[in-house]
Amino acid sequence: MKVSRAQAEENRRTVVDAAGRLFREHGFDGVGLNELMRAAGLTHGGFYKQFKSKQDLAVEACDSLLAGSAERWQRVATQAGGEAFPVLVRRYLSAAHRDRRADGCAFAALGPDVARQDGGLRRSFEAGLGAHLAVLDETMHGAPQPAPSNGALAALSTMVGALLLSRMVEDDTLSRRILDAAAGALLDAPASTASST
Amino acid sequence: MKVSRAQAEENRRTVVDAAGRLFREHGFDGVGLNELMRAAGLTHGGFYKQFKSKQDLAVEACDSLLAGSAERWQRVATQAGGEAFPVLVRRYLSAAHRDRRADGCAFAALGPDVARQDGGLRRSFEAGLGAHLAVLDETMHGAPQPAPSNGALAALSTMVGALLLSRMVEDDTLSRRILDAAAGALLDAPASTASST
DNA sequence: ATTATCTATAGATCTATAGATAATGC
DNA sequence: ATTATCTATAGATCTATAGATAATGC
Repeated sequence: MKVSRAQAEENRRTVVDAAGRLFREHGFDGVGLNELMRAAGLTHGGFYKQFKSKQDLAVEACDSLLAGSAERWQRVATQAGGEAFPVLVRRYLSAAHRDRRADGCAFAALGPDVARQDGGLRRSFEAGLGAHLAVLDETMHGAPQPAPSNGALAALSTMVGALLLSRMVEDDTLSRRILDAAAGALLDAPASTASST
Repeated sequence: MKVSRAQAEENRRTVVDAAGRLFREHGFDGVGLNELMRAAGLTHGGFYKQFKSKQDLAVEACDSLLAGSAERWQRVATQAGGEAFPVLVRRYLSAAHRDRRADGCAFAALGPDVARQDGGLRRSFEAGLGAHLAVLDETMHGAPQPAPSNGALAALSTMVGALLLSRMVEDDTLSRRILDAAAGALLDAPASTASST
């Protein structure tokens, strides 16, 4: 029944990763410890040897997933060079992202749930928000900014809101129109404050 | 124990209203039938004489609250005349709205939860979305539009996203900056497609 | 007589804990 | 000997139902 320390560490990471996906897909209250542990091939009894509480796992899972997401943004931005901003925006506002909820943006998937929580989880999301804004700002201004710019704050708001609304409706045509309209507003028109340089 | 038919009807409406507020504040899974009925001064046993299921109540509550919200938008817009769009935007992107979650925008409070549901609830939100977009479009174009314009879709995305993010973070300064940046993007810069007239 | 609401409870599920088990690691 | 995981379960909570109760409405 016991496994090696390395295997135990890997099991733990598997649980954290599965939690990040399952929480985004079903919400924090939509997944039980049973399902969480089974997703890692374990039983629920061992949970508290690895985590202090379900809440604790949620914080660790969101820390991990938000850091990974920001890194992925950075990598995409670096590869896209001067076209980084439109590339990031179109990737985010795509039907593929809309339909891949378990792997997608945690702000759009869990934002309201997080707003109801207190303490650790909100701090985790606040840090994650800062990291994503930093990438966005660098793509908009060509250089790192000391603090999130108005342009980046507004752009991310548009992106998150459009993704949320596009997932909310059943009509696929309307859903795609929401994504395209948001992309158009961000890319076809000059951004309000991004033109400062 | 029994009450008059008029009283019963009023009790039912009280439950529906309380549900609209409690669901927005705590999420669909964050409120039980017990709390829901107690909020109307009743006990949970009588619930199923009035509603087919909790899900059924959720649909009725959201239908009611979204219709009320769209009506309020329309009233504000009519009173504000030519300044309707900036008035609606500033009202929506205010710290007061951010802090009054139980009475505030259902898209920002329940959007992701709704995206996980199926059937009635999503149709309810889709209809509510249409009603809000219609008001927004009339303020942006000066006349009713046959279908939601790109400008209205993008503007509402920005508003909902900014409200969601502003509620997610703990830092009040950052929270207000998000709201202000979104308002600035919508009001200081020419909207991408609203300049068609 | 009808029925809106109440008390009581069934059955499921969820978080957390206790103690057993068996493989690792010294 | 230590410990990662397992089986089993306690205690709370949640949706839904059953049957009793007492006031309305004919």
